[in-house]
Amino acid sequence: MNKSPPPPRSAETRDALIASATHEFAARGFDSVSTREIAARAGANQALIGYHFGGKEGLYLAVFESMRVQIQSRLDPFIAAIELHLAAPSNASSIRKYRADCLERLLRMLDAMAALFADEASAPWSQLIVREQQNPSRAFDILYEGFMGRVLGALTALVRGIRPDGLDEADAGLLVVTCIGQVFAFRTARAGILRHLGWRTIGPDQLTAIRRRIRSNVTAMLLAKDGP
Amino acid sequence: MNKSPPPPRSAETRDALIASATHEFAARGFDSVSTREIAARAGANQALIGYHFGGKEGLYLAVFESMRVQIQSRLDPFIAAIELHLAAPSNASSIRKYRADCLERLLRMLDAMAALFADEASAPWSQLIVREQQNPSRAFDILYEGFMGRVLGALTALVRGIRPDGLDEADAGLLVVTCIGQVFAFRTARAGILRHLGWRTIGPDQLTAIRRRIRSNVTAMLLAKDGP
DNA sequence: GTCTATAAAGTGATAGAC
DNA sequence: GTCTATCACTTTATAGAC
Repeated sequence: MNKSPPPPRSAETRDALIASATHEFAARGFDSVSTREIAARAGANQALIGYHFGGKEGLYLAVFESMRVQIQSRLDPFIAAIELHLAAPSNASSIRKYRADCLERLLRMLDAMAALFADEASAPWSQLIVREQQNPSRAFDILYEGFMGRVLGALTALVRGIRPDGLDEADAGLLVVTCIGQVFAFRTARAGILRHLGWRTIGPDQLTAIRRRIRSNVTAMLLAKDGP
Repeated sequence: MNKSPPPPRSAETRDALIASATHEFAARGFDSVSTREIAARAGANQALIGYHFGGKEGLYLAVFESMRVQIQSRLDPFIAAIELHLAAPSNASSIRKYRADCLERLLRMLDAMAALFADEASAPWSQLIVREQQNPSRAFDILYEGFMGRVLGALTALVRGIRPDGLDEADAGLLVVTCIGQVFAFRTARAGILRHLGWRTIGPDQLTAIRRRIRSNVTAMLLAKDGP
């Protein structure tokens, strides 16, 4: 005789709960979602949230931890390349070439961010990032220490590489956040932007237009000689 | 003999409930706040929310309606001046002067927005605007039709005035939202930005630095001749 | 208009059977 | 591991006294 039939799988349940919670928390926020809804969407039992994650809050943190792992693995090669490039500027044949190179790396990173924040397809992650910035909890630390800080640091270093004139650390940081802000807006102000532009959604065509505009903006911002 | 002492005032209670709800909804979101908390902070009774607004949702809409009235009254003179200026470009002594004038008006508007979104003092309104863009409800229509649409329209017209070269309506719209996005970020990505810049808060000094940076950026973006 | 009291439905957590 | 059942609590809305 064989043992009793109840299906004893653990990892699958955990993953299903995290996937379900990612979607729900992103779309509606922590308090607006009940553990019953999350369990139902995952095809699991409500009591399993307690068993696997210790409770609703534990599940919330698990969602961010899972997200951090995935984003970090995609981002690490990019950041490592930038850090390497900055560490060895001697590779460039000339200063002029080096600066153009820094700029192109910055633009590529913003292209990638546009895919994350503007594109409808990757909504959950960007929504979670936005929500967590509005009401930072322990989950925000996971994001910042996981990848956000390193990205900001790398981009700031690139900006200083592009603008060797007197651009202090603080202003370089501001330049970076205003660059990213342009991309970020397509997530945080999406409703207003779609309405203003008469778009129904942000699909491939719209994403291309956004990227062209941001490339143009950022290039102008960085190559401008500002001053009084 | 006089009548019974219970204080029969209505407008004060209404206003106190709206003020309390504005603060709470902005800080924590619709679902995370209970009607009891709102009433307590207003020094009113929980049942009065039903009496005055028909329920929690009615109070939420009343918050946005109150906000629309206040923002609109502050904004209307600015927008009217812009529309007038655009309608009568003959005032300008030269095309060059006219364009510089448009740019300055745009920059002033962004300055005002920086005060709204960056400055900690005016947090509730900007928080409500952000939250409502994440999950648009009927309240978003109040905002968009109340002032957001007109502001975006006026700024887009200004941008086209600054750039008489072939800049189509769609790209002018994108230019505007990327300008505003730079300001908006200081609310929507505040947690990450403060951490990156090593700021504790956004006070007068920080606001000045932000405005200088954005003026510089936007000027470069708009005066650049882009394109291959 | 404002109050108290409460109804009706929901919440997260958990004990205990299997 | 997964389930059912339930506890203890909170939620919004509302009936009815004043």
